[in-house]
Amino acid sequence: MSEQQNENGQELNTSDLRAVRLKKLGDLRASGYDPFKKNTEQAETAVAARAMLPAESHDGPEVKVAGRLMTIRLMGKASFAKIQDRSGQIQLYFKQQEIGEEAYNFFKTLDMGDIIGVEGPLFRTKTGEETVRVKKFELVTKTLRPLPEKWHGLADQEQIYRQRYLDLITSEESRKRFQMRSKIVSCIRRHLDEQGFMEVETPVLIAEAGGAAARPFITHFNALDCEFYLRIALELSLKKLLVGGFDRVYEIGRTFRNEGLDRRHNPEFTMMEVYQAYSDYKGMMKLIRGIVQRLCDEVIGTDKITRYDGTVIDLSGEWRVAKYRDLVREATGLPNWFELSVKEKYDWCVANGVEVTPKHEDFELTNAVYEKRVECNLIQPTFVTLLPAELIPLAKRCPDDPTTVEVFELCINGQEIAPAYSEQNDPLEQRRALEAQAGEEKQNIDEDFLTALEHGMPPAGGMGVGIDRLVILLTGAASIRDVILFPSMRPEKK
RNA sequence: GGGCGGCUAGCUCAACGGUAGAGCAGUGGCCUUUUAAGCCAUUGGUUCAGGGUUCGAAUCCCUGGCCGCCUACCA
Repeated sequence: MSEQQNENGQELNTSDLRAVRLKKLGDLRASGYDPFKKNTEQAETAVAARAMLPAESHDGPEVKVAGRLMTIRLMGKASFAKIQDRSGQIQLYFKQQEIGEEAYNFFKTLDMGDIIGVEGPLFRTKTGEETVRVKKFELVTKTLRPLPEKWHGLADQEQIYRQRYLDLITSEESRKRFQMRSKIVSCIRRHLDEQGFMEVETPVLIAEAGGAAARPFITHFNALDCEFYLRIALELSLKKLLVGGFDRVYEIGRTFRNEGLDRRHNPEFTMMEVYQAYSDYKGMMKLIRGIVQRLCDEVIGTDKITRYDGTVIDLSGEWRVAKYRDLVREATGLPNWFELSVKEKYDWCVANGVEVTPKHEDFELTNAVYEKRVECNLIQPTFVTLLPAELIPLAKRCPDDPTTVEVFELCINGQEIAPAYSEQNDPLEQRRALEAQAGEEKQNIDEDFLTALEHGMPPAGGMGVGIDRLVILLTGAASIRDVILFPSMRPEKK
């Protein structure tokens, strides 16, 4: 018999998995059992319960566990099953003789994915696995849709992102990666809090999107009837707090840039910015190395990270410090790079496949070489220092070479992980730099920020850390989409 | 934005111009320590959508949609 009758007397198509489950749900309710009203006790997690059975013992104490049914192996009058909770999985043994015929028949109607609670004593099977000998169980949530195929799991990238919950249920690797992300962020908070930093929250919706060069998302503020922007950086607000006397502040928050999306970029991403008064970019070097190495120690368990492609990144010890200009000279093989004319630099770029346009200014040509030939090759941790002043208007100039600024960009894994500056606190110099950068684009200068600087901002080191990229690095993930639970996607069309 | 690839059963995938299939899941049986349990039987399809070529299209062509990879801008 392949067809049954449902409660309306209509034929039930047994290949319509949802219809079959709806029928089971209807039958349950008809018998007075509402599986969505039930709750159950989870006295211990699956993994904790397994640990309660001593290594050499055959029998152990009673446990109460709850979770989602992940495998069912029915063998006549006895069955094995596994449930999964936030900690992992534990095996269950259902035996008709022990729970009675009625309960056993009920167990046989359960579907993969159903959420149940069970209790009973632990024992060890003949293959050595910790198992609950179920004495009582209850269905607490009936599922109407099936899980993805149990062996291959979800393979469709789109479904992994759109229905992340299915990915989390079926992929331990994915589950672990997001648990890791959470631990990374809380460890960073702990580290900064212990050093007297104060976590703050500054506006996401702002009238001027400053602090970085990027296209913002635009929105409309109805009550004020004007255009607002989603922030592209945290910098300006946080520096105002330095002026206000909170001289060790940080924020971990979402930032939005209306740009493309690829393996390294999601339009909304999590940025941490830290500002420490009476410090400078060298202080930030110590701070970031301390954070990363503590993460290795407390969260990752190793300071040798194996990337998705097998490359090993060594985060231990002191990190290489290299001057921007030396790296460019090295990458071009031209010790006299900076003595070349604009035309000669341009020609070299064209000849060597670095994409540039004739509009590029001198420093932009050099920076194109840096971005295409240097940054992506810095796999091992490297502080790149002394960048050209034109690139970074918000940093202080180096006293012994005013064409450069007191900054570093920490590059690891071929990506910029954290830029840091000795923050510019001369309001007059700051205005000049911002106006120079704005140039003909007539970008709005943030006057509020300049006013704040005129009230006096203490000398400070500041740093931005791309949390997503840091998580990519530490978890060895291949893409930013693998460390963001719900990455930006085009809406599905109906 | 540009280039390449993908879209077939609930899931993972075959079939590449000639009757749309397998494994898992489901359904009905057998099975009291299994490990992707096993065995027997069985259900399940607008082959992404729309046009076209053809006696005949999942397959070839065109248009569109979505996704992935590479590439460009930003971190």
